[in-house]
Amino acid sequence: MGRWEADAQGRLRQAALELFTERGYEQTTVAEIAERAGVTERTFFRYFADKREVLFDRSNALQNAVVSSIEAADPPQSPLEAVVEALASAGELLEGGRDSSRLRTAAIAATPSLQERELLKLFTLAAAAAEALHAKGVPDPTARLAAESGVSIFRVGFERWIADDADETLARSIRAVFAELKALT
Amino acid sequence: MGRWEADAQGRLRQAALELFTERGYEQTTVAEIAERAGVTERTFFRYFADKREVLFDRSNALQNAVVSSIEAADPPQSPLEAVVEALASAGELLEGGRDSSRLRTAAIAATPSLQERELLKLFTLAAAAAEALHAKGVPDPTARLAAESGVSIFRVGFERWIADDADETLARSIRAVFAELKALT
DNA sequence: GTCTATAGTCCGATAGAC
DNA sequence: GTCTATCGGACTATAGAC
Repeated sequence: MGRWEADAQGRLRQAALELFTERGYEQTTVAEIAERAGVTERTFFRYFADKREVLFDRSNALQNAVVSSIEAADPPQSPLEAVVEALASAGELLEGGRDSSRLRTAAIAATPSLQERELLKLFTLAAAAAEALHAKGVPDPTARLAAESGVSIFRVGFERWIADDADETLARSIRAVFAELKALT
Repeated sequence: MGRWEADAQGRLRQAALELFTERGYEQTTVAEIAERAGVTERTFFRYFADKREVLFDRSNALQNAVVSSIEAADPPQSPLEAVVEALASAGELLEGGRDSSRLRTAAIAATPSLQERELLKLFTLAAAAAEALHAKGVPDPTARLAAESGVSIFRVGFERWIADDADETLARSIRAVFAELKALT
């Protein structure tokens, strides 16, 4: 549309992931990201509240999908099953992007301040899932612990999916971790 | 001893907690904390890696106590029981400081960047607990999920202890949440 | 102990779409 | 004219380098 190239936000996201991969998060300045995306530093901060957020702005979509899925779930399931199933199906949002998920995960693993942001996003996701369970009549602290356990299972399943060579899907990895856990307890 | 007042680190911790309570974390500069503690800004960064860390440097002691406790635990317990028991007994390090725990918790709850740091500390604690379980023969992902569930229980128990008016101990709050959960599942 | 780079904020200006 | 996206420059505090 007109004077500027479209999708400045998407270009910033892409430029950031490339630069973080090439030279590391801390060795990359916001000015460099903006330059590669063809905008100014000021524009970067219009789209992202801070430098870290450029890697995390999709978490909100994931959270919305999880909450909707829990709300729509059939009651007979256990709370933990409902959360795990919601995470597995919402994870489809990430399918297809396994390569960029790998780059993103590598950048986060290498940088403590990015780990912090990731944990906050996952904690917020767990809190939203707990709230959705609560609205369906699951009492506290069961709702919270089911939500946090579900997110732990998601995290382990995600790591395995990333590490896996074969064409395993994220949803199947998550369900496999859950099944493994049930078998052991 | 001698030329300087003793325990500059403790004075910095105390000054920071006071200032964060009085005017909020973001409205407090490191220079102001250092001034109230009677040292220079430079000295602050000698003791704490960054501004946030002034509220978190005791987490390491807690982590060490938890790991030791898991290592010493009797094998017949379930992994989750071992983790919960380790957290409940290590929590004695925090008993007695319920008032400052309240101030600290309020500051963290009001400030996203402090929440991030807290989550990283708890995640690191969970990873260390998982490693200790692993060393005792508990396989992954059971060890990790037991550790993360235990930390979730700790968190809920800690919140209740903080909110409680009566003279409940932290250890008892944690065990109560665990018992409540077992009864419900 | 000083000096400097970078993150992040604030106010305002400008260019185009409608 | 209004609305939205971009840009410019000055400014403070954190944090690390020298």
